[in-house]
Amino acid sequence: MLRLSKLTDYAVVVLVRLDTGLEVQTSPGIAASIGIPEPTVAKVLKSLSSAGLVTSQRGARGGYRLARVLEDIPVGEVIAAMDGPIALAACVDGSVTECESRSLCPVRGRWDPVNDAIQSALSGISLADMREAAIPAVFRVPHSAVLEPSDVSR
Amino acid sequence: MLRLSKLTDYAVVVLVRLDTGLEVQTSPGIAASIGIPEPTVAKVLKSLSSAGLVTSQRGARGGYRLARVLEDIPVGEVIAAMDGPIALAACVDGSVTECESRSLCPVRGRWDPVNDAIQSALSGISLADMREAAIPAVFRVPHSAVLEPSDVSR
DNA sequence: CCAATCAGGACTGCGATGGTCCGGTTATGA
DNA sequence: TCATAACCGGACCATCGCAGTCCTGATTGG
Repeated sequence: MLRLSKLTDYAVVVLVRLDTGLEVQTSPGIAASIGIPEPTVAKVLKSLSSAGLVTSQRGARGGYRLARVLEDIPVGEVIAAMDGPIALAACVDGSVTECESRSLCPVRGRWDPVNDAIQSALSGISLADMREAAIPAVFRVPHSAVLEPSDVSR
Repeated sequence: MLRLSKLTDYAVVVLVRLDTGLEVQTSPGIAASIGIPEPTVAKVLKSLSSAGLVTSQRGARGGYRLARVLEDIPVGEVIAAMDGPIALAACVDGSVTECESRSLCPVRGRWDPVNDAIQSALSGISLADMREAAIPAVFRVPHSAVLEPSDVSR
């Protein structure tokens, strides 16, 4: 079903969450505000950082900040940052070389047009678009709130 | 990396292979001609059959036949037949109900525009398009050939 | 100097996937 | 009528990647 990794899903949440007026936000703080365990959020942020989607500030009072505004971040780039380059492929087994029996693998290159189509589709949707698509406004809180032990209404 | 299941890849190969003038082709025959183990090919064909992409004829001299011409089979349909409905999703964990803490999951519905975009991208590419994209003509043999124990040139 | 924070790994458990096999059913043809 | 060829629909198991956690540095501010 074209599974999307959970981490990628988190990444979108984190990035949208980072889109506030605040200067920097710490990994634990973000984790608390969106209700995802801190180590996991940290992992996501590290990936996003090395992909250049967020900038980091080390040391005390450090944290993360969006490298660009959400409008300029296509969702494809987030997926690429988390799941590696976007490519529907099967031949990509273990060997970096090529399919063991290349002559028997008449698939090589066959998925290219499909990949291109998906690539361009994903380039046309920004995180800002995804932010709008969220359901209620429960999420668009400025900073605190959320993270109630009691289940919020519905 | 948006992994595509290997079975889906095989499915495309099998379907393209099925596009000959022959009436029906048997599962063992197809397996031999494309160099994929027979049980696996059988599995693929079963899925394709129940998805309505191929029709089957039981009994001796039975086999499989394309339900439509390749031009009328969008690749998205093949993926759906093998991997289930196309949907980038993460919330789809175990529970069929909904995310355990729906209030804390501000992602629900967020990926919808992305899914739609991918869906339409995949609808626009037919298997006939993918057949053209294959590399050499090694594959476009009429029936026999291929399946040499010795490695074919390169 | 100490505390807070990011960086970059290693490590582990679970689940999905790839692949195989088996008993049953249907149809052909001798 | 019977043997055979083929599909049907499961169950079954090993492997691999992913989610999630943790630990040890490096860096910065107070």
